[in-house]
Amino acid sequence: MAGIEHDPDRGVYGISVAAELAGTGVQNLRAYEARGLLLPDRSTGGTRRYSTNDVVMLRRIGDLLEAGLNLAGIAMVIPLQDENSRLRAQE
DNA sequence: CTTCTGACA
DNA sequence: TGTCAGGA
Repeated sequence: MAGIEHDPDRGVYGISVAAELAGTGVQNLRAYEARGLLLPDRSTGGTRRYSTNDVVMLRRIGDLLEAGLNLAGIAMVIPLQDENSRLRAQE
């Protein structure tokens, strides 16, 4: 398996390549950030740096969008899923 | 690359 | 409402 499965962060991408990996446009990635779905790191010049973890997040966002959720719903579901998996992995 | 604005399904 | 396109 090569790619993004897990492993916290391995690569950092610009918004264009991140959009390609997410299967959408760069404008949508900024819209997701504006809605608080993710918070990519910013380089010194102010450009977004998307970690592999962020790319995984983008894939999950696309999945939830296909499921019929809107961005507001996704903004609530993402933290809950994250917390749930964290609590489950805790024991 | 960034932001904002407008239009469309 | 989310996506896309153009302009500054």
